[in-house]
Amino acid sequence: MLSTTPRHPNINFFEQVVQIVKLIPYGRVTTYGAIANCLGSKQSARMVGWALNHTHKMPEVPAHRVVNRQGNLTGKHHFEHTGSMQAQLAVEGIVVKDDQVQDMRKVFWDPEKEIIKAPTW
DNA sequence: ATTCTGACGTGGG
DNA sequence: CCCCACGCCAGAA
Repeated sequence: MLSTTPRHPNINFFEQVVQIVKLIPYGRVTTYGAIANCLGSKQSARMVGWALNHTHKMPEVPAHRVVNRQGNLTGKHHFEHTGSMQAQLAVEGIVVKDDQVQDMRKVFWDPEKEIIKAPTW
């Protein structure tokens, strides 16, 4: 098989990212890497960002609760108004200083630990 | 077809 | 602390 093999589109990946993000509790945040890791593609954190970029028209997807490993609001420029990401987090009681979530240790929600994976059958 | 750029993360110097 | 290379892979140029 050559590299041009038409692998089936990763609609699945996208859907799974959406699923997880929708599960992030109010007032908590998670990271791109944590989500990727939860999906079994630990090194595909960038793809998580790619997926989130396609959720702009999905109000049910709290994309503002996804930050990078350091708690940095790296995706803020992709929201309607600059600062809106921080604003939404603030509403939930998450403190952001210098585009960085404070107390990551406390507000971090790890999908791997919280999600009970369904049996494979 | 090839190159480059990301809403990333890890590892090495 | 800073800088860089790599792996990941979709899209744009």
